[in-house]
Amino acid sequence: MKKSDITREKLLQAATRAFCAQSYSNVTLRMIAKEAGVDVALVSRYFGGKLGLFEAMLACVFDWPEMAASTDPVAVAIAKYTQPETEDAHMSVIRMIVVNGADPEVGDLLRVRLREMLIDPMLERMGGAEAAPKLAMFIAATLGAAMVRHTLRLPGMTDVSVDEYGAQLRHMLDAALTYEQT
Amino acid sequence: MKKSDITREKLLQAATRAFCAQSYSNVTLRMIAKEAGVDVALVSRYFGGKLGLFEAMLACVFDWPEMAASTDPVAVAIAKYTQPETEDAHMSVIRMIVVNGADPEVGDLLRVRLREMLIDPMLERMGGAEAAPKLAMFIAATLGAAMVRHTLRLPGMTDVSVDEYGAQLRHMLDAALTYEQT
DNA sequence: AAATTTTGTCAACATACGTTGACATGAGAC
DNA sequence: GTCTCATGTCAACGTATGTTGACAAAATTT
Repeated sequence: MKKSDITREKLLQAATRAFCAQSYSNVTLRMIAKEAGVDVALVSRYFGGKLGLFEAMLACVFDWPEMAASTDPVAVAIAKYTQPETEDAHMSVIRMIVVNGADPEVGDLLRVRLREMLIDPMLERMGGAEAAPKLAMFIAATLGAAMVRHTLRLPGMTDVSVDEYGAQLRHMLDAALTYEQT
Repeated sequence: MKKSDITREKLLQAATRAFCAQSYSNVTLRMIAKEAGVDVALVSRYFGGKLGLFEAMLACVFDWPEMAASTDPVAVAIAKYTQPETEDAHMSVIRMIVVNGADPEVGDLLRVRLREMLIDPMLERMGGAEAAPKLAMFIAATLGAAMVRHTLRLPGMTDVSVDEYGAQLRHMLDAALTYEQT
């Protein structure tokens, strides 16, 4: 492994942490570089600029083979999202999607990559006419719960154990998956 | 009505539109002033600065007496959120909450005001030990659905009529309200 | 050992932001 | 009409951002 690849990796990991916590516009390259212990100018050298770093981070985060390849991707998601040990990691990705999806500078890019790398493969595997609304509602529940628990921090969902939160989430997800279009 | 009140009002409305579309950090005072047809400097004069304008906008948006005073506020919310004519207005508020709740500069302020003006009064009216988790899940569903439909724009929830979207939302909300803590 | 490529450092740039203060313009009171 | 206060306009400020290019240091090759 070349030395430049190490710096690239350090930058990518710092960028992932940063973009999962705050939106693209709120994150500065100097913040990322500082946390990575690397000079700011190297971002432009190795990733071609801020946008390139963001895109590299997207490709890294959305690369989730076990999800895209599963015949029942929703079950995989349920397993991951309601597992105490992996909660934080997956929820921070959710946060990243929500926060940056609303950012005018990278929103479109995020939507395109999200569909290409996760949504469309999942829909293909699930099959059936009801797949799209079910998956949409599934994601809505996952997303909303994550926002309420981690960002809004409302009573009843924040001041609760991970297990209880998992039960709440499951309840919503079951409802999403039993939906029948009228 | 004094002339300065008119300018104040124009600024407040432009700010509401802006902060409902993008986060605090992404919105610039020059954007708001331009849309209001007013000089930038007047923001600092009349609201004491950007943060003051944001706070005034919060107080305006969260002032929702019929919601806070109802004995069954959730029913009020369901009625509002699934009503085609009022969908956009209410959903833009949802968007504002999500987007700015994740902003490090105004997130805490937003959380405090949200609880003071909406959540806590609703919980008091609802009563019962199960009120908090039920309301939290209710909001999670509302929030998640709005994000998926308007921000992420996923197939199955975006390419669908307002009525069908209302049906999906209702289905999730019913699930949220029937939750029984273990 | 010398030459060459890779990798890192530093200073500067153009730009955009929020904020401030001085000044001009308007309307209402005496 | 004149004075006074409210209202609006404008230019400038300090600061922070992303990006660039020149240069130094280190590693690799010849």
